[in-house]
Amino acid sequence: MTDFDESTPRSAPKPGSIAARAMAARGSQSPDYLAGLNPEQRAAVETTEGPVLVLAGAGTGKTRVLTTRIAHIVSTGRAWPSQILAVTFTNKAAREMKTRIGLLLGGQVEGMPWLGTFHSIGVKILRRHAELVGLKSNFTILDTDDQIRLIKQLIQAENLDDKRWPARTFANMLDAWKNKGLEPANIPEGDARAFGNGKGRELYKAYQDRLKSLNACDFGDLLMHPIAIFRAHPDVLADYHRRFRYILVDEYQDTNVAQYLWLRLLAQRSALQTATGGEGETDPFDDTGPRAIDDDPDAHDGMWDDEASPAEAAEGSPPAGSDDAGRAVDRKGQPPRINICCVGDDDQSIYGWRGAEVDNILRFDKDFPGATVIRLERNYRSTGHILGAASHLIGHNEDRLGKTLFTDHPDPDDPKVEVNAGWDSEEEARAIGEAIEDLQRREDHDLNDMAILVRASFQMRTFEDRFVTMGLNYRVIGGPRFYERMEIRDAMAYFRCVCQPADDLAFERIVNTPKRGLGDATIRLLHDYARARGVPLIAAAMQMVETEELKPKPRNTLRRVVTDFLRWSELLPNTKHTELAEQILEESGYTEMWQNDRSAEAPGRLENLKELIRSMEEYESLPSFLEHVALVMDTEQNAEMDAVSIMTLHSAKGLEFETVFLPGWEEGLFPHQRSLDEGGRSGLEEERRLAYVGITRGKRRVKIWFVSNRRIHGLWQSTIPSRFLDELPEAHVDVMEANTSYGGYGAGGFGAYGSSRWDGAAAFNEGAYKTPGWRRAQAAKAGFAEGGAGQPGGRGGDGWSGGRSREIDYDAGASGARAGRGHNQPARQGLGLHASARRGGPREIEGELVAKSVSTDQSRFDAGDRVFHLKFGPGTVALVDGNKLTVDFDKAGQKRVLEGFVESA
DNA sequence: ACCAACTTTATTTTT
DNA sequence: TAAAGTTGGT
Repeated sequence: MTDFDESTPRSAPKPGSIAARAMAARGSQSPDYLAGLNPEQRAAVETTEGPVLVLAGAGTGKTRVLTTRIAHIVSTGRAWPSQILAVTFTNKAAREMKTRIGLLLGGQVEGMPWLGTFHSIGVKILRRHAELVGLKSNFTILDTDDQIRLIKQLIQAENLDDKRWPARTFANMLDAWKNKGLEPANIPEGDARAFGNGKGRELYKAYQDRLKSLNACDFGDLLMHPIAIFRAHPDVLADYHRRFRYILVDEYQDTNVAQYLWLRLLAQRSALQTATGGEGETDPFDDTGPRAIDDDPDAHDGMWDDEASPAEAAEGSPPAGSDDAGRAVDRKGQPPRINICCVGDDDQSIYGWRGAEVDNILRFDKDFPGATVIRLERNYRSTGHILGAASHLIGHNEDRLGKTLFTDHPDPDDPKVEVNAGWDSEEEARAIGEAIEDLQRREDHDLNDMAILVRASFQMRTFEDRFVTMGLNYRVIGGPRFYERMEIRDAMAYFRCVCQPADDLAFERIVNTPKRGLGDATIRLLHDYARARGVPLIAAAMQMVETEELKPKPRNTLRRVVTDFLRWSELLPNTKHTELAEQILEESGYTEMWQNDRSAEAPGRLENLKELIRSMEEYESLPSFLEHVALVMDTEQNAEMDAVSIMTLHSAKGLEFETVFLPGWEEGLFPHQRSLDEGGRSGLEEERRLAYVGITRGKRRVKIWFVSNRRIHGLWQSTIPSRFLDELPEAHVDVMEANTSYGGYGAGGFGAYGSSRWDGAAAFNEGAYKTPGWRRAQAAKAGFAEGGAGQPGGRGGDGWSGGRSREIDYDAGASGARAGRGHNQPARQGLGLHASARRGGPREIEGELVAKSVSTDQSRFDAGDRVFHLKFGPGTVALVDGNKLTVDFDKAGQKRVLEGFVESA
């Protein structure tokens, strides 16, 4: 592929300039930025008019199409950058688009003001029209923490038991409703009744009222409020209609109903035909609000200063070359066509559980009649084998539009997708660790180009443990984020109180942090006082300390707090914000609190606070910093050191790596049992898409693993291979045979069973004791006495620093030679290993150390019996509890196991 | 108001 | 198992 940077002229023609127009009119000679696009990509870029759906498979140049399209629109004079609405889901995606457009347009055009996440654009709109939904333009945005505390108060206010009705649960329900665009009046009756003794709807209303009185909104409201405004105020909506000549949406398959409604309103409802997708009487598409959104551009003008497109604004006459295809911008009075371009991939829709509606993308052409649908199937990322495997797998899904990825460069020498079997998760981690070192040593493979993608984050731990003992650099991506840390939130709460004296939630958070002796009782009184007078807590506190209503001790403490805040507020306008922030943390005693804390995390927290102040440098004021943080809960992280990435499949979407390891392909884990239970067939399909996303992250090598034993919730479960393995095409897959002995028993294994360890275990499950696998397992018994089931080194290294990832850095080359390197060879078998008869739920085979109660249920074993266990070998029964045995194993120590998994010996 | 013992509950995550 | 949340005692 040609690089943009090289093919793009140093300085793009100024939009609207003669040069730009000339360029647009050039016709046959295409501008440089189009060079290097394949025909489909080019069509996606050049079809600027009318609704367009670009189905962009993994690795087909989706972002390139989006950015080039914007550059095209701008440099052909179709619109100013400020007339283009471009929405993404994540800040990261928005950032990337901004930089890439900057490169394309040669930096001559100011950054696009309407390129951002749904939420950040939502805030922008809402700040403009806040009063239309009863807010002030300086409203605050609650984070989940505040939200939950607020809900808890409401639940208590309703005299409900806040244990029976957890605030968190209600927060989730709220989120789901708002994702669907449902206001209190529209929520399904069943939902309303399901919470708080049928008070669901009342609570929702009370919650919204409370937000309004706090001049606050939650994330969902950033979409809900604009929708409400657009519906109730056609004049406002019409302004946006005139402004946004082109709309672009990234990752359209991830849009939820609210986002869909929001987009549909902006893209002009009146031109849309049908509204499908809602279920039942609470159809979100058919509720309140003015339906007719007929544009009436003459009713109001002057809101935007640049309503004409560059071409129109260009001096002189109407744009030259009126034959110039599809100039969308009509004269005033005629509603423009819908120039909406949605880019997405139905096969990568993995956020259904979060409210995403794959349906949005599946029915695009019904929503936007006459839509042009363009498929991008030419993949520039992966080998033919990887694409073949991924395509075949995803072919098992029914709900899809259907695409098949292909590559122009199939190479017979490319490695096939590998499937490996392991005994348990520790062996899996060990073998993957060895494979990584192998690649590093033999192929000079950068660790940065390798990733381990897991289904659930608990799987990460085994890898961390293993890599720590190996001294292998790794990086965990995801997990707790910087701005979600307690100390950061506390500090932010202080800042919020200073900038927003009405921010009660922030105030409540820190009145007694550090501990000042202002307990529940005092706060309750303060609350009542504030409520009675209808003033914010800080204001109430100010008044209250002048009265006799509080006992002298808390009164004086509270007075101190209040005067502190007053002082800081006065300093706000004239003090450098970073200095003020430091001063606040210092004078409030917050820093001191952590300095006096003797716990292990305290130094890290202080470090994080420093980092917080440091990151404030980039902003010009405290308020602007707060605004940023509310929406961008993300910090950039250093990619400097060479390290293997460990992350979930979800967070891997959009990334690519030379080599990808996919462990844990077992029924119950992947596909996850819960998806199956709760989502049925569509749940399974989403899991399959997740598998597809995983495989398509790999550029050259994809190595899949499954194990026969995994510890879940502290219990060992016997597992069977994922059905997805059966769905891989033999032609593109190698089934590997583990041939390792791991340098002896001490390393944790107890000898090699060969390729069929897992099928031995599976056979065991089904009671089919006569299979070859079982016989091998029996044979292994004999050799067991010599072996041991010791554990490899323990967990160490907790010195990871802030940010949204933790990293462990070892000196390069610290990992010396180890005994027993693993060698994998293709097995003789094909993929027919996983007979469907072996499928079934995972079974519990072993448990915790000590039984809690002894029941009198009969068991075929008694204390003192000698038994044999497939994983732990021979042992003596110490305790019988129903069907659970506590066994002292000769080599593995005392374990609790289900009796079905031991044999009399 | 604070800490220790007990119980509960364990996907996926952005804004 | 292990982390988080809750209860009950000081």
